[in-house]
Amino acid sequence: MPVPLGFAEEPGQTRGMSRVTLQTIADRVGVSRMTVSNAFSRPDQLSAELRGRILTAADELGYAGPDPSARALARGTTGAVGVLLTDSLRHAFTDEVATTFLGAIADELAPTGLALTLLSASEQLGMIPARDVPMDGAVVYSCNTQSTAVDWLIRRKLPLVFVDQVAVPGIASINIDDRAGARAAAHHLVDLGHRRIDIVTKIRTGPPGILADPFAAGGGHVVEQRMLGWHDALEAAGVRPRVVQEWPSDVGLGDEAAQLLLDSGDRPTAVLCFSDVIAYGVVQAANARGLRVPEDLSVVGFDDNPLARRMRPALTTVRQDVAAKGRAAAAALTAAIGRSRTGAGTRVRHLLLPTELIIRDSTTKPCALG
Amino acid sequence: MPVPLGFAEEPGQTRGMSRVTLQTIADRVGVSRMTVSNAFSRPDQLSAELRGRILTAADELGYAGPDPSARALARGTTGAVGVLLTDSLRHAFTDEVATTFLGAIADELAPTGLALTLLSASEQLGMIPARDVPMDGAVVYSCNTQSTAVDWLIRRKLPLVFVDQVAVPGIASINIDDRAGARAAAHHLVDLGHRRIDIVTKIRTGPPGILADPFAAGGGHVVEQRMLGWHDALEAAGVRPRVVQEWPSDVGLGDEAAQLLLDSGDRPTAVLCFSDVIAYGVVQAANARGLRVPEDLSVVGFDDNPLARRMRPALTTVRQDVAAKGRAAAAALTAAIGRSRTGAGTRVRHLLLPTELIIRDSTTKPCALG
DNA sequence: CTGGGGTTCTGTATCGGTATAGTATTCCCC
DNA sequence: GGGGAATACTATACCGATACAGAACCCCAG
Repeated sequence: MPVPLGFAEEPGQTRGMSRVTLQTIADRVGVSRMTVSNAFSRPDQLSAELRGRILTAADELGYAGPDPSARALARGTTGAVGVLLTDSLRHAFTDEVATTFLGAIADELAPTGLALTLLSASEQLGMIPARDVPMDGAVVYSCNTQSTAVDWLIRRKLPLVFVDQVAVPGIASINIDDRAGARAAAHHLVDLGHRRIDIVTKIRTGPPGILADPFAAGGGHVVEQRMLGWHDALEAAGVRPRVVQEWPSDVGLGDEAAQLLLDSGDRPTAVLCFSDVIAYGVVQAANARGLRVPEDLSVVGFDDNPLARRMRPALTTVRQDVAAKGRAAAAALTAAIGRSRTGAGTRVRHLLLPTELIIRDSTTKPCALG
Repeated sequence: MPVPLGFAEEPGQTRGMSRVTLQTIADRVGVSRMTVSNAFSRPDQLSAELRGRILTAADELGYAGPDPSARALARGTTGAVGVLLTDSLRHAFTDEVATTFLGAIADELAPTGLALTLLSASEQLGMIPARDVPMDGAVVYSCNTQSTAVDWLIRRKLPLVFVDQVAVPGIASINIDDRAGARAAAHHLVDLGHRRIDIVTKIRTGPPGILADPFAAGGGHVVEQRMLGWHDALEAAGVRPRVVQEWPSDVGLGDEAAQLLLDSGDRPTAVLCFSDVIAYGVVQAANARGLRVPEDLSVVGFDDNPLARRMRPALTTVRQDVAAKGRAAAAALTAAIGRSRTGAGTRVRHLLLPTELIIRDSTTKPCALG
């Protein structure tokens, strides 16, 4: 039944300017407050006739149903789950990998009726969403572990799922095989004959530029794993890559990074990139310098972002099933929530999804061997 | 200060298996519960020394800060705002217009520290997010007005902003000039000399196919306004379009719609589309039939989706500034929330953002006149 | 010595529900 | 006709905080 708009009455003016609550209705109908509560939340607990009268009275009074906050306090559930994102929420909507992931979560969550709350890990005005927003559980997505936001979630003892995060006992986690994927990518270049191979990774600390210690922690679990994977294959081939760090940006590669990478004397014949977005930037920068990809420079991405297929040349990359990751995360979260409600139950799982090298048109033999 | 992970203690086992609350800390430190509350929420209300002791004790007890649900009930604010979306939340992440809009909202909301809750208008398991999820206000985005979800929001007397919705007194609204935009699009085709022009609109009711009464309500405000705009220009030119309704889908045009539109005897020379996504489908369907765009068929979209620029031929379309719409919506929402907190204040605003015809390569003179 | 004005902390009354145990009443069946 | 179980509703006790009006204390001017 469509609810009447009710602009006739001034807001909150119904009798003595106090709000309509269960008690208001109870008084009106002449029953206890509890019975009114049941009329809304447990229809089987009272006669249909009385329930009808109560609902009618509630309607007349402009009651909008049990107050969600009060109900949340009394019941201990809110009907919403969070997704904690590293920095700006904007990223959640602009990055195609993120949208795929979140879309899959949304899909998987749809039948549960849970709402999805996007939480920024950054603090504003003394408000820390991870600490202050009511929710029944959360997915931690690609957050620097150093973020205190994650710690707040843990302290709250919320059911959690870590995604792209180092696995922690007691907390479900979903990861992809970053290391194997990176290894395959590097191996591919080595197999093609490349020996001058550089790496462009996501920025971790300090300005864009060459990284003194590629293995220093701080870039997050994914950065570290991919770094390990690349080195696995490169070291075996005796290749010592330079590692340049750069912001992923959809306009291209930063000047500093591009110069360091492409304008130096010993320009690489191939570049391994942390993401397809970064790879896109590298290709742009190369083209801007008159270098052809892949003839003059082979480029490998990571993720198999839709962008990788759209690019010209189509990007060789490491595919991860982001949608599957999202679905798994949502499933793990609902499982964790169920677990926390019913006491113990199934054990928490740590999932590792496979990765796969997709060879397209951005890689070929190095020039000298052509 | 980074919070210690605290896996050492079993969850909830700290003393008698009861949860740590303000009272627990108060007892431990030997102060009143209120003072502990102040230590967290109003630091200026107690001495720094005592506050330090309280915070330390809280830390030792593994307290995660005031319970958000309880605080929400007592304070009347939750720290999250909702966005009500028509059907599947998935749409929020797959449609580029939606992601642009939501990204802009997220950006504008960032400095306020509010979290963003995505709400599906559909009901699942007796849970209606619009009615049951705690929030401080909401943006209603492209929802069928017939949706009861909107009515729940209204009943809750939440601060609201309607986007792409018929304006209602007392509720802020953000719209674009759909009618003028559609009129310009149709005018463009008429100017080029087209007289056989059809329309493909979003589905409203019933199966895909030709719409008996294009002006019947039910497709939502935007559909109606654009329909009016197209007819403004077409009628003036004596053109009687057929109106085909179709699902926006990124794989192409549905078979039925495509057949009706392109395989009939009196095939149109131009098509006006409700969205760029639908226009994309029309172009695909035309190409599949060996028709060239724009030589054999001119196609006009709506929105200036990024897709429009990517398409070949680049799509002639009506541009709307989706990001501006998002920013305006967020600003209007925070204003509305402020208004509801401080009693009355500034008046609610009804914004109408301009639209602009962008002529690209998908439209030209009709063949016969070539 | 008195009293106004700050701090600092406390007591009490909500905030608006839900859970659980309990009381009538009715129904049913042997 | 009496015991046992439904059915329909109520009483009480939380859920975990915050608001607001004091109360105790200290400092300093008059």
